[in-house]
Amino acid sequence: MGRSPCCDDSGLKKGPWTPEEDQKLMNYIQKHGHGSWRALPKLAGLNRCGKSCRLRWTNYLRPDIKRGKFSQEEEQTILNLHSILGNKWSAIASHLPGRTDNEIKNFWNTHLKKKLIQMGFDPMTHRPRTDIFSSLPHLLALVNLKELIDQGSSHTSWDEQALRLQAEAAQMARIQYLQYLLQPQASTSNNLNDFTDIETISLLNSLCSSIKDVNPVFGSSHLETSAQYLGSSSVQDSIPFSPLPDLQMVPSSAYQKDMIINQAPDQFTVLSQGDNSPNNISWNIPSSSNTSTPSPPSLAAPPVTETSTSNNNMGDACSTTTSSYGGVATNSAWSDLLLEDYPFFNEIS
DNA sequence: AACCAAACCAACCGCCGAGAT
DNA sequence: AATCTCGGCGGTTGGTTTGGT
Repeated sequence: MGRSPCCDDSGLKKGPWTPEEDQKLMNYIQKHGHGSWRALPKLAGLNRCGKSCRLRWTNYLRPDIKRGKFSQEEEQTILNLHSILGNKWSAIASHLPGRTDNEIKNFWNTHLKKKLIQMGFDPMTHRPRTDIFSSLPHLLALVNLKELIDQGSSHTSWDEQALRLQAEAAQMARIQYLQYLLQPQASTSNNLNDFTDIETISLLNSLCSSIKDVNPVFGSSHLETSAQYLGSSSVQDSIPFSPLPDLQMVPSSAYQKDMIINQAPDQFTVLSQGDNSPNNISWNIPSSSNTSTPSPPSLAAPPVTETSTSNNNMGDACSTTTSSYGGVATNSAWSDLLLEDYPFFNEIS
C-alpha cells in the first residue's frame, strides 16, 4: 500500500525561518544534497515539514538565487512570456536565471499587473480592455489636460482646445475599437479571412481622416497619441509589452507578403495580393490555423529596447520605447502599437 | 510622533500528475 | 487496480515595511 503522510505532524514548526534554521538547512544540503525532502528535516535536525524545507531552499537559500530589483530586460521578458504562457510562473522562471517562480509571481502581482491595468490593458489577455473602467486612465489624462489649459499658458482659445480634446477622445475610441475588431478572438467566427467588414474599412477611412484633422503633424512616420500630447507619465513611463500576442506571432515579413497595402492621401484601400482592383477591399491574413498555435519567441535573442525622444506639437518632449523580441517589434504607445502590429498603418503618409 | 493605508513578499495552502507501494 | 506519497505548481494569506497625512 501507500506511504504514510509527510506533513501531518501538527507539532512541526510553521512561520518565518530563523537564521539558525536556515544555517542547518544550508549545511545539510551542501553536505548531502536534499535527496528526499520528506526525510531531510529529521536528518538536518529541523522541526519542519519537508515541504517547508523545500520551499525555503528553492525560494530563498539556493546559492544561485538572484536578489534585488528586476531589470528592464527581465521585466520585458516576463511581460512577453506572460503574454504567451499566462500564469505559468515556473515556466517563466525557467527563462530568468536566478529568479524563482514565487518572486516573479509576486513581482507580477505587485507591479506589472497594476501597470497594465493603469494603461487600460487586461493583464490576463494583454489586450486593450473594453469595459468602462479601462477608459478611466485616459479620462483622468484628459482632466489633467483641462487643468493645464486652465493655467492659461495656451495661445489658443478654450473652444479650440475643447474641440481638439473632443476629437482626440474620439480618435482614441476609434483606435481602441479598431484594435478590438482586429483581434482574432473578438471575431465571432474566429476566422480572420472573414475580416472584410465594410464597417471596419470605413472606420479605417474615418480614422485616417480624423487623425489628419486632429494632428497635422501626422504624415511623418509616427502618429502621436493623446497621451503624448498630454505628457502623461503613466503612458510615457510605460514598459513595452505585447498587446496583441496572436498577431505578433505572425512574422512581419510573412504577414506583409500576403498583403499589398495601397493608400492615397484621403482614402484607405486594402488590396489582396494578386488583385490590384481598387474596388477590392478584402484583406488576406494568414488563416487561424497558422496563428492559433504560435511558437514562443526565441529566447536566444534577447530583447532589444530603444528609447527615442521627440517633441510633440505642444512643445513637450516625449519618449517612445520600442522593443524587438524574437524578430517581433512592439511599441509602448498606443498608436505606435497599432503601427507596429498592423503594418499597413506604417504606409499612411 | 502617531496613525492609517498601501505595498511588499515570504510562507502557507490546496491541488495535481507521476510514481511507489 | 487502488491507494498513497512526493515534488511541483499557482493562488492566497498575513506579517512587515514604507509612505502619506
